[in-house]
Amino acid sequence: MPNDRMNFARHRRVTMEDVGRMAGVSQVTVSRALSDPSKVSPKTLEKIREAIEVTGFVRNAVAGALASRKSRLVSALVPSITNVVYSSMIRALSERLRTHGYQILLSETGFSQADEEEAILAHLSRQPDAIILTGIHHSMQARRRLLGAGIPVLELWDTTDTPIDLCVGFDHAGAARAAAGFALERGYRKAATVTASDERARRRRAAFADRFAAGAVPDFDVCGPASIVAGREGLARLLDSHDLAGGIVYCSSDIIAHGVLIEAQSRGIAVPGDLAVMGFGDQDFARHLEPSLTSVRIDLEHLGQTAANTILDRIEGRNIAAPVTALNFEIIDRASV
Amino acid sequence: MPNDRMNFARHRRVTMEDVGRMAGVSQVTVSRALSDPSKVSPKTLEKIREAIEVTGFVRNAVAGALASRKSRLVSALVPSITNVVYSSMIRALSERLRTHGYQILLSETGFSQADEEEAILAHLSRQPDAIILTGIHHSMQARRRLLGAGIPVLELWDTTDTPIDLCVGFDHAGAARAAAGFALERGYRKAATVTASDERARRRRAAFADRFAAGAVPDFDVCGPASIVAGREGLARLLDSHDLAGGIVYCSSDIIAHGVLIEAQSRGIAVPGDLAVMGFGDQDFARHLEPSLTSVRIDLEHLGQTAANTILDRIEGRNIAAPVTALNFEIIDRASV
DNA sequence: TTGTATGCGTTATCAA
DNA sequence: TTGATAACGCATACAA
Repeated sequence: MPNDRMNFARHRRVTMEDVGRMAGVSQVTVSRALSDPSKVSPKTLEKIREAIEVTGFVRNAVAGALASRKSRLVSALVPSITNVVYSSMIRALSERLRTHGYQILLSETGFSQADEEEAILAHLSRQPDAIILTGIHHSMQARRRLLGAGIPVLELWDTTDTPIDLCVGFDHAGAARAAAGFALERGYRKAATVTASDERARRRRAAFADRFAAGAVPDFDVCGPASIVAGREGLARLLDSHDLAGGIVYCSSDIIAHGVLIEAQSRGIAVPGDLAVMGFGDQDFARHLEPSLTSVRIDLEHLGQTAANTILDRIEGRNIAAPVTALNFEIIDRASV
Repeated sequence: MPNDRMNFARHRRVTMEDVGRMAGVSQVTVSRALSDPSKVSPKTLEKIREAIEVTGFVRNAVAGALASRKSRLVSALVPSITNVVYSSMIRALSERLRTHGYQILLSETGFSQADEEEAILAHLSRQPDAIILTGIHHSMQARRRLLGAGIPVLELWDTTDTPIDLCVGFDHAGAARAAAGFALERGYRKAATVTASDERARRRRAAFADRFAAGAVPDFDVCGPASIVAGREGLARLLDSHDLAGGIVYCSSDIIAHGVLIEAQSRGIAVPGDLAVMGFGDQDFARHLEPSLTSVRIDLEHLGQTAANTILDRIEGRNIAAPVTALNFEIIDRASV
């Protein structure tokens, strides 16, 4: 296809005006036919349908949004789109919202507040009908802008008593304490942790250590996102300086636990005989590892759906029972502990 | 925060008009100050900056898009947003586009053409400046709409001689043939495959089998997306009916290969002693498995960046050297073969 | 350097 | 059931 075949600059869009002309009605009638067909007679409806078919008309949602002050766009900001924890939530969320005619404008914020501020501004300029943020820590500037936008704001993944507006998440510290309690109950008295560079992960690690042995738990911070190699290195470094025999390693995510498992295997350390391993998140693969991984189950689908429902309730003016929803977690007892 | 505190319905937006009034200039001058500050005197620039600060003005990109007929929005459709293969490409793509002021409107199409058609329509209604699709198989209806939109269209991930407009991808069949050649060179004469339900994956599997032994290669189709459990089951089922000793298993993705590795380990099958395993994609974790996984490297970052550059060239009216770009792949020789 | 007038393609409000 | 008219908030062309 030659380059000059497409001339994008001078492209005449088909408008409702055009459709109306062809169908012998006014532009307004076309608009009505699309948004509320019951207000248009069957005969003209058919003529309009035909004209749309022939012209290949596609409604201009930009003009519609400007006129109605409703964009049917919900923006969502996540730290990372390649992290399946976030993308699973977003998938559930967007699927639910799509059935109600909303599209998602998704951006990655990295883990920095400056990036988030910039992303928030870019998103707000698109006039979304609501905005979803990951986590509960946002700069004052960001909060001000969010409040100023006058749209529903939902903080996802975490919980707080002082949400900007709405909040759907779970109690990270509580989940980690539960994990520690589980380990203690199983008789473990020695523990170590491998933690990714994520504020929530660090908070969980702190809660785990606190509950387990008032903080006397060595930690390896992977200084980066969770990965298998991070888990392998974590265990390797911990073993350099500590005797973990008969203990348990609590990991900030299943993927890190997976790395720990691989490192243990390559060193001939029996799991759970010599060392127990616990993950977090209970991703699909956790139950299919060898040994299968004990983990803390978070229902990401449910989180995403609940967030979508909450947002929809707000947008469509229904009453919100409580602005903050804390979802449950569950310890999944498998072979690695 | 009580429910009635936020009244979203009656919210007065701050406009350029307001900013101008406060700064003692007209709306147009505010517009200019934002889009081309060099055309406004430093003194008024400062007054406008201040007024923006005070009012918390956020520019309305919807109105801007309507007026200028440029949305600075690029839409992207991928089969799955939780699949790291696609999300990695999109991350690279959107990062590059963002530096040029473009945002990405991302949607999941599932693997069905009907879903894709619907998604295309929804996206086109937002008046994107370009649209990116995954793969090269699209319904006639979809192609018609795309052409009718009069914007650049880029097909990503695959290659073809007959693109709708632009295309950036790699030769799937060629990559699979190279993998088969590699296995043959290593002396393997027996092979089996485990394949995910993805059109490209099936095409690669066919090319592998064809090159390896003119098709005499047993296959397990996992009937679903790639996952560790799919790989485990794949190997298990293949072993039920075939003697694979001394052979090689070619998997449609690293994640499936990972499952095959785990199943082999749990059965006491030595890799590569009793059975060799080969993945596809060379994801991060491939080198850190035990044994490390031989795979076919696809540079997803590069794919995403190249797509972004191609789109930018088109949008900004530069000449495109060739509408189709085929990127390279590379066999990564590790311990599992 | 700044301002006026006009249009972008819809929806909302009336009136017929 | 239909249509005329006026927003919506900004960018562009042109004038001053």
